[in-house]
Parts: sequence; structure tokens; C-alpha cells
Amino acid sequence: MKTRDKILLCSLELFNERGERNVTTNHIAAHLAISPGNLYYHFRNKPDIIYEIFLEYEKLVDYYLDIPEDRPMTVDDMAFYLESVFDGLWSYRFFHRDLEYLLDSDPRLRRDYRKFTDRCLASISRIFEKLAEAGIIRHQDEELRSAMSLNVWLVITNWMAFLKTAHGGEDSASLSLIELKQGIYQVLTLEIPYLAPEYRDQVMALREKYRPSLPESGCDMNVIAG
Amino acid sequence: MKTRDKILLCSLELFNERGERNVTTNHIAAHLAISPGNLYYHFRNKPDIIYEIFLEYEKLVDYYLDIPEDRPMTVDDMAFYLESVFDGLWSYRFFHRDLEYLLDSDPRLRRDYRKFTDRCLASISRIFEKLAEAGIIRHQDEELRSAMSLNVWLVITNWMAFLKTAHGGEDSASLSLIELKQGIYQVLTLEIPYLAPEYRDQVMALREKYRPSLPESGCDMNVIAG
DNA sequence: GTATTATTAGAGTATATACTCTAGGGAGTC
DNA sequence: GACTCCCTAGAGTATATACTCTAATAATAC
Repeated sequence: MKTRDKILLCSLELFNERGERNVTTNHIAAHLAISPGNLYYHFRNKPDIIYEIFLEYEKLVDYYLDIPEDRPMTVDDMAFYLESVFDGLWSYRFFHRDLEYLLDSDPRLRRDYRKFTDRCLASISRIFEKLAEAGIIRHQDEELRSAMSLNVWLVITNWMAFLKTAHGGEDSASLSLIELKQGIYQVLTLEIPYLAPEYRDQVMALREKYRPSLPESGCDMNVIAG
Repeated sequence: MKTRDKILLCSLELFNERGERNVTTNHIAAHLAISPGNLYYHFRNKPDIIYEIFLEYEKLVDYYLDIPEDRPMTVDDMAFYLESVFDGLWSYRFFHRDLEYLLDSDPRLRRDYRKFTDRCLASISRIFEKLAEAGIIRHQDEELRSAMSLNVWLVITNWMAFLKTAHGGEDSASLSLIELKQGIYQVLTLEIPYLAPEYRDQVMALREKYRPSLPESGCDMNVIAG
């Protein structure tokens, strides 16, 4: 593997584990057993590294949220979207943690991230539309659909922060993908009142699969180090 | 005003304006025209300052979310709760921005914040319960109510981050209380399907008051510096 | 008054952080 | 061999950051 790619991979790992704020370029170089000079040969600065990682993240989520327009949507599709998005969120979990600071440090990233959010919201809205076309949920007007999509986005992107701050162990590092995916339970909660009766049981069964198993909070049991 | 209180007030202002990460103890001292030694006479370290500010924030929100148990709840009460909570969020807006880092820096804060979240969730859930008792929304079972409360909490606490990252001007500082309160629109969106027919129009009218007036995104018009 | 305590100034320090600069190694080509 | 190009090492630097230390001043108690 090329040094440049090793830097990106290692940075992502360290950022995810310790948070971008706690990872310096010197840490990254040391972890790879290369010199700082070497790292700065490949990247002009830290925001450049982060920007490249964002491009990967963006690409992944765009791929996941590609909506096939040649066939109706199924409940399985919806489950797949949810699983995928939470997978992406997990793989690049450092990103949403320090998002505001990162965007303040890099105008390019701010611009791109804004467009990225817009695409995600549009995709979520389109998913709702296609779920309605397939008779899985009831039709909603455009305005309600976009407000709902935004709520779904807020729940998805904030679920991890909630887990890290309100639940779990002594530090925010202890968090597992399993717990993260309990966010799917929360997202499906939003859909409940809109479900068509014919599909209600199926979706409720899906939701049940993600029901949080841990006690509400204040307990460190069963927390798996991430 | 006592130096100690001045330090707290100035810290809060600077944190809110620039983000905790961008404000050093030296900045705070300089801004108050006092010496670093003086600041450290009053506070052992930076997390101590933040902890004290959190205690104020906690006290304010606890006060706002006190539920009167001697009378039924009204739609006006609900509006008041929403307005109040977003006011609190605005006054201490630095806090949720760097929450994860702050909690990692101070175990005391982590513990207290967790309990604080639990109380907020319980209050939200109690509000739903009382709204149902008053016939404003339909009754829901305990499990759905707590999942809904959690979604409300996620939307409330993440709405500001969304505005700062996905909308608005070139930096996350440009944000107004007006825009923030459009989060109320999002919260009320969650309640729509549960509204009792008799109250539907009233709540929908309330919601309409907070409808976002700005174009969806990618536009810098009308953004008021905060 | 004096003694004591609370408060303040301000220089100073250890460490960290992002980043630079120079020198050079290794591989391919002529 | 010499030239070039890509890559790397590693010492070094300017700045920032959180915090300390000492001495002096103001307030209060007796």
C-alpha cells in the first residue's frame, strides 16, 4: 500500500478512536513509523487529510443512497438503506463528532458538506415517496415529507452523539456498531404512524430487531469497547 | 460584579461566539483585562469553568422543564416548553457543540450530564403523557412514548448543529435565535400524526408560526450574525 | 494600629502542535 | 557514471496553550 493511502487509513482509524481533536499529525506519523516530513510531503496540512477522508465518506454514502428508479421499493430496501447509512456513519464516525470545527477550518469542506447534506435529504425524501408509491406508507404532501426527512436525518446523525454522551461507559470511545444500529429503532419509530395497515406488522417486526437491549442509562454493563 | 462571576460570564460569551475549542484561558483573561494568575486563582482549570457553566445551564433547563402537576396541560404550555428549551439551548449553545470532548475531559461533567439527559427525557415523556390526558394528543403506550421523547430530544439538541453545518453563511457563527426556533417546527412535525382532531388546527397554526422562511440551503441571504 | 486573609499582577515554564527545511536514498534511464 | 524523479528521514522552529510562582496590594478581623 502506498504511503499516501496508509496515511489516510491510519488517520481515519485514529480519528475514529480518539477524536480528531486528540490526534495530531505527529501522532499519525509516529503511529505509521514515518517522519513528519514524509507525512507533509503527501499532504499539505491536516485539513487536507480530513478533506480526502470526507471525499471517501461522501462517495460511500452516495453509493449507499442510490435509489433504483426502475422498480418499486420494498421493506427490505428500506432496511438495507438504514443498515448501510449506519454502517457509513460508523466507519467515519469521527466526522460528525467535530463537524462544526472541521467545517470552520476548511471552506471547501463546508461547501461540499452542505451539498452532501442536501443530497442525503433529497434521497431520504425520495425513499419516503417511493415507499408511499409502493403502498408501504401513506402518501404525504411535499412539505410534510421534507420536514419528516429532515427529522430522520437529525435522528440518524445525532444518534451516535447521544449514545456517546448519555449512555455507556466512562468515555465516549466505548461504543459498538450494535448499539449504533439501535438508531434504526428510533428512525422506524418516526415512521410508525404513517405505515399502511398491510405493512404495519412487517415494519414493526423489523423495528423490533433493533430494540435497544441495554438498560436506559447509568449502567456500564455490556458495553463493548469500540 | 465579582471577578469569579465575570469570568463565568465572559467565558460563556466567548465559548458561544467562537466555540470552546477556540477560546483559551489566556483569551478569557485578556478579554476581561485581568491576569492569567487571577483567573487561575478563581478556577483550578478550564474544565472547572465549563463545569460551573454547565451547572447554570442545568439549573435553567430544569426550571423550564418543571411540569405543574396540579392542572391539565394546554397547547400554550407546550409552546412555552418549546420556546424555553430553545432559549436555553441558545444561551448555552457552545455546550452541545463540543459535548463529547467536554465530557471526555471531565468525569464529573459526564456523570452529571447523563443524569441531566435522563431528567430531560423524563420531562418530555411526562409532557406527552399530560398532553394525552388533556386530550390534545392520542394516548400512546409507555414504550412508544419514550422512543418518541428520545426522538424529540435528538431533534432539539441536533437542530442547531444542523443549521450551523448545512445552512447559512460561510462560518458557523452566523446563526440567529430566530432560525434556531425554527427547530420548533421540526419538533411539532413529530407530533402531527398523534394530534387529536379537536386540537389539530390549533397545533398546526402554532407550527406554522415557526415554518422556516429561508430557502432550503446554499444561500447566504438574511443570515443574521449571532 | 497589626495580623490575617483574599485577591491580583505579571513574568515565566513545560509541553504540545502544526509545519518547514535540508539532505539524501533508491530506482529507472541514458 | 550521471541525471532525474519520487520519496523519506529527522532535526528544527514559531507559536500556542494550560497552568505556576512569587510578590505585592486590598480588604477584613482583632
